[in-house]
Amino acid sequence: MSPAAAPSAAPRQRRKEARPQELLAAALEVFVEKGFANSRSEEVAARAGVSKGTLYLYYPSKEELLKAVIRHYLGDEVAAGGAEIAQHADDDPEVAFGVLARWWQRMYDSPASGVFKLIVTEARNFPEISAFYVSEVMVPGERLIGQMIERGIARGQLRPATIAHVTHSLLLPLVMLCLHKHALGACMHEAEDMVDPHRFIDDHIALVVRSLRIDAPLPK
Amino acid sequence: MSPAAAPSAAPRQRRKEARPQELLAAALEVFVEKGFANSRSEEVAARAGVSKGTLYLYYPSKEELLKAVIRHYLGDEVAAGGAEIAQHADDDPEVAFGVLARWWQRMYDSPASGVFKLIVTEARNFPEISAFYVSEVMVPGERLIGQMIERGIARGQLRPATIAHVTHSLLLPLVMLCLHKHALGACMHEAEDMVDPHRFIDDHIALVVRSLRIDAPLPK
Amino acid sequence: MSPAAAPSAAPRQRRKEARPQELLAAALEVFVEKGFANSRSEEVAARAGVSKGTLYLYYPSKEELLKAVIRHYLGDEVAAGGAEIAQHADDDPEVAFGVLARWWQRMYDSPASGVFKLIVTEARNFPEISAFYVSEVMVPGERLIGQMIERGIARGQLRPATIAHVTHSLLLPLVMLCLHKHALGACMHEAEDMVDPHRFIDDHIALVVRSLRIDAPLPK
Amino acid sequence: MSPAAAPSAAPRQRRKEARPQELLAAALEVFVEKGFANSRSEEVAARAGVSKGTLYLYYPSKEELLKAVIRHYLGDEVAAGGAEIAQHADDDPEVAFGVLARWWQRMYDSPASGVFKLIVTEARNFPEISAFYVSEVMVPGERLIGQMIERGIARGQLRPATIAHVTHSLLLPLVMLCLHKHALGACMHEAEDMVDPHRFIDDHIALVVRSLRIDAPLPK
DNA sequence: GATGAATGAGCGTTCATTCAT
DNA sequence: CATGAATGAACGCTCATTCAT
Repeated sequence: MSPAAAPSAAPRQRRKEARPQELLAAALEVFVEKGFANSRSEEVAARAGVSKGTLYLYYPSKEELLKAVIRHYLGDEVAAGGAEIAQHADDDPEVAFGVLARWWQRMYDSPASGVFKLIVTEARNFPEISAFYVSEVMVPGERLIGQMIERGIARGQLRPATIAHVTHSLLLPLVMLCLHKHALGACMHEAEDMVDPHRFIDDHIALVVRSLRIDAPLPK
Repeated sequence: MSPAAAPSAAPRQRRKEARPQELLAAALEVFVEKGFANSRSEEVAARAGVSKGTLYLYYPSKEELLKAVIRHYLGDEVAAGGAEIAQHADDDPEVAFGVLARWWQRMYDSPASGVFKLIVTEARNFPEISAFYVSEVMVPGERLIGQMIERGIARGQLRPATIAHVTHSLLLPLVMLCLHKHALGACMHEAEDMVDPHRFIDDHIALVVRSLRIDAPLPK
Repeated sequence: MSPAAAPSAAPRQRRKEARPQELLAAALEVFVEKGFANSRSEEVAARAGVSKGTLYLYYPSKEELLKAVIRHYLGDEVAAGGAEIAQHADDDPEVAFGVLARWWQRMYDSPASGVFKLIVTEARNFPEISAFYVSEVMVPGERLIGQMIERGIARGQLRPATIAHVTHSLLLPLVMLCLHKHALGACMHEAEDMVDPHRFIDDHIALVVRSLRIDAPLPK
Repeated sequence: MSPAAAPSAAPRQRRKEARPQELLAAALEVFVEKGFANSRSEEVAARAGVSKGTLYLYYPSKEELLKAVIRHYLGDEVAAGGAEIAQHADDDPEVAFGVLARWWQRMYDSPASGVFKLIVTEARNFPEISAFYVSEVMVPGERLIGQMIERGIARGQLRPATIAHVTHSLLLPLVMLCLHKHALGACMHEAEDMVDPHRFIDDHIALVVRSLRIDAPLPK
């Protein structure tokens, strides 16, 4: 029945409740695509299927909308994911890193991957956002990975190493992959990019783990 | 009178020749700091010590200025550096990767490191910039590293691996480090960031190489 | 409160529909007064009683506004008038030229008379405008007059003559009168200008007709 | 020897003396072509073969340059021509009007014909120019023609008529022809314009005279 | 609530004018 | 005298935000 957009199937009441989420999704999309300063709030509203005025009924300004987008996509989705990984932190590294890989693969596939671009772009313009990201996402995230590695070292499965460095070696490419998806990746021809993201995530984590494994190398 | 504020010390001609470079440096600074769309051309001019109008004597529009910034800092500086690395591509991996590390350390220290942020931020808005970066920087750069690794494999010094993946594992954190410097890094207190960039560059490259070394692991 | 300054008397919808016409009228006024290049779009808006931004809600640029002004005041008003004259083209020259005279008298009195100044001023800057004027106004207008004269000749009421020249002798002063109204006429004291426009229009047309009448010359 | 522009053949001294005239000629050209407000003083300078700065050595501002252009091309050239016509004012109308026709033909061919466009365009913006034109050109010019006609009437060669109207019928098309040359005429294809200017000038004056001739009309 | 017409501060760009060389 | 680099006021246009309907 509904011609194109399924949402019209939902009664008005449901739509009204879903509005904030729809607005956040539309805002994420536009902000990531064009950059925050270059995004017109009218386009955000249009993509959410409402008028400009309605946007301001839910968020008092473009800047507050940005903050809400970031809080939503980092606070809820990432935190939830972090908890999942934390559950497996005590498992065998093989298993724990597998969980980690699958989490990043889902993150890469999700529109939420765009928030990293927003963080990189807007961190200096909105200190509040930086502070939120650092304290709520970066520090806990790095601590989580750091603990996984420390535990592996403690168990004698991994060789000693500078935790912070290894953590960065592990995570930075995964973040960068998400950035790439929404930056150059979005304007390259399909065939130009030689790397399959999911396989790269697996391979990269394996590469880092391999370089850390105590029993790994076992020379010729 | 005051020695510092004596522009008359620099004769007109001398200033005129230096202007383009000064403007590019100022533009890089402002664009990286605020984002391109959020930068006022007057601020670029002011940081270069000239008036708004003067900027337009050298670059016909803000957009052309951006392209010139990117061409200059990627085309000239990076290309020159790439040549240096290429010279050592045939040396022992240990040496070659050492040259690579030192090149990235210089890049990180230089303001040119900011171009990576511009690329990530503006790629989708300026396809011309993406095309330039991909064909002039990304592809040659990845090919260079790829060849270094392939040569190591051919010599039996490195184990076989998916070149593109390893290349990304090696390079993405270095790029990300540059992004970080101009994004979150610029709004964190000194002590908050646990990682020394130069040491991380060395460690990270070593980590990747170690995971590739045939004889690498060498137990505790 | 004050009856004059009660814009709320006009409901939004009503205003919106009237806006384009109001803006065109204001634009004609300002463009004719100051010249297009010398007109500030803010002044056009102000004379229409709206703000700068509102102008751009209806016309995408100052140049498009100019084109719309010319299309409106020539396309609509002139074309309509042309049809009226055409109806009388077959009547006795006396009658037909009388209709013509009254049409030019109304044109002179109307603000639309200013478009001739715009055409003269802007023809070279906007070829599109020239083309429109030539094909939609000048050529049909001259043809109309030309046919009136040819018919008079065919009937033996007027002596043979170079149609194009006579047409110009007839029309150019009428156009020039409109130019004068908005040029020098607008900055001369009332009494300085000795000529009453309506009477001149009658007299001029009579003068041209008299020189054409077959029964007029009668050689010495 | 001189590749394109003959003036370089003239020694510097001569050029220096000729400068003001060259600047006025260049200014007339550009102002007539683009309109005063739309003309860049740099282009005027360039067409005169000098730099922007030099222009300001001779005329203190763009506005003063405009006034000088108008004073020069109306004051000198027109006044001189007026005197010539005045000499023949007492001759037979046939002769006097012949002199008038040849004067307008020369005016039409000369770049000076462009001043009429400047007058029409800028009269309202520069009252000083209007006043000059009215008192130095328009009034004397109309008086001259008026006297020619009055004399013809007094001699019984021309029938009585409203002098001011006849004068306008005679002159306005000639002025309009000059305007046309620099407005629509400049952007029409050769063949589009059916009228040969010189022949039209002759024909138009003849048409007006014919309608005035005492032996002409002789009603039924 | 929802709309979208209206506002006006803000910024990119131009160009008349100045002045060190 | 002549130059052309530099200036900065001015103006076209955009878009976040408001508010009458």
